[in-house]
Amino acid sequence: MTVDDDADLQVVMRHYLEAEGYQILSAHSGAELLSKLESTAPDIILLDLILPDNDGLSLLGQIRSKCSAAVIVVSGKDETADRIVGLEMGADDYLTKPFEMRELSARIKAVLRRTGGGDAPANDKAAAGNLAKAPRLLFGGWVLDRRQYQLFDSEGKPADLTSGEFRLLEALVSAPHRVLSREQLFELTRGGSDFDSYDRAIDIQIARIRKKLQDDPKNPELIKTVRGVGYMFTHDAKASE
Amino acid sequence: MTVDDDADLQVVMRHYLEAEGYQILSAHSGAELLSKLESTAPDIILLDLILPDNDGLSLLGQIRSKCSAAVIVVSGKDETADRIVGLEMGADDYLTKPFEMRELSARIKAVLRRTGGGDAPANDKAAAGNLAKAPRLLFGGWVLDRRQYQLFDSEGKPADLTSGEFRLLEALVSAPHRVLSREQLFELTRGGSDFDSYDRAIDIQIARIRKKLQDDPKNPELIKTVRGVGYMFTHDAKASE
DNA sequence: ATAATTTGTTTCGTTTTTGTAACAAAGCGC
DNA sequence: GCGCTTTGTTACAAAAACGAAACAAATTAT
Repeated sequence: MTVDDDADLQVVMRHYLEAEGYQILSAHSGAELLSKLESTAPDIILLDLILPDNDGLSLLGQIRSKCSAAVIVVSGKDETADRIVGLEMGADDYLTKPFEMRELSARIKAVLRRTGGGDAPANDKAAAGNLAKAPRLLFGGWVLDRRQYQLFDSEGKPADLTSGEFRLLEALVSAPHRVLSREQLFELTRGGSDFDSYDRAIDIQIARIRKKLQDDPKNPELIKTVRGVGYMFTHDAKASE
Repeated sequence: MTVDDDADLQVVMRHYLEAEGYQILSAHSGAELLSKLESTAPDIILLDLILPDNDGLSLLGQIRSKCSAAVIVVSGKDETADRIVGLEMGADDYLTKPFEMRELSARIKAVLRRTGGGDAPANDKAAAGNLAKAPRLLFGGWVLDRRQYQLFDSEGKPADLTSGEFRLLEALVSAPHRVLSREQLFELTRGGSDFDSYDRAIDIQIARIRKKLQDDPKNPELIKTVRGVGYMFTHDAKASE
């Protein structure tokens, strides 16, 4: 996917890369790019940092939260500082205009070689990214609302979670189908490193959450105990506004 | 590993990168580099194309045949043609002297990010590296899911492995076609060093896993006993998301 | 300062996992 | 084929882990 407001360059790049066998999608603005990322998962993105509607670097961050495509920044600015910041922000390579098509091609190949391009990332990863940030998470008839720091049932009635309980449930729901150890849960919800492996505090909080959600530990619909390891949220969760 | 005949640059790079936490090996010629690759497996090689005894580009080919370390070419020549050829010959990135250490650092990080740097030495180990980290391992109709800490059959039904059984099977599947002694398996799954060579615990766990997977020790499809040594996972395994 | 709420600790019971011991079966060497 | 060693199986015991409840301590609200 090429993202550049210079239409001539886009045409040239498209022709050259298509002749090499690549399948090209184009976008002319950051908004168009982000919109296309909702429905497609490119292996690699060629990104111009100077776009009409977006600061390219913050766009880089947004791309990163939506997909794990490799990113080659294509820029008219040849300052070392820009190159460094771009790479530090997550770009996989940096190419300065004007450049030869053959160099672009070689860099694309080098990057894809290393990412095993074609492993279009993951709905999984993208989904996880969304879950980590969305204002609301929906699951099994419940709405976990980060803004209100509370969980609501299907009729909007609050489950009356304490802040500690909310944080613990949030951590689990944000990583559905993934076992989290008690230590991980401790650090996710409280930070610091005072976890003692004989500590039962997480277990107690889990029990309290289960009681409020009417989830039976023996036939769990939401929170499953993985004996000797920790707990896992078993239900699918959806991000929502 | 840094490969450069410029001793001053090597010292500067070493200090800078060591301060960032990297472990550095140095070589001052192609021959020295190739010799060191016989006994060590770096994650990344910083290679000057102008060496006293070797045409850097053909050296690149030799490196490629010996290990799968990422390679950043560091060169005093700033001609596009050289950059292109270097990348086409297999380099992962190309940096022109003089450069800022911060840019070098950013590029190293970008390359390692892509390669998952850390244990990518020999071809064999590269494959093992993938198996060691992938969220899912596929074999013989089974899916071993590290996130869920469980094994599932082709219909998605869990094999109900205990966490101990899961860890033991994970250790075996991560190193297919390799015999692991009981002591190795003990250490891989439990850590510590309380292994007693008369201990039968691993044998019992293997038996329990076999039973759940319906693998007959006399005609094993998955786990083979190597008498007097240990056990080996006999089936190919594939990494998956 | 007092009351209410939240969180942690402790104890006990239950369940699950793992280990032990004994015997059987398989493999290997002579 | 025999004897010895190693591994597999099974039943039971021991250990570990987790859920529930009660009480205590800490924190927050009035």
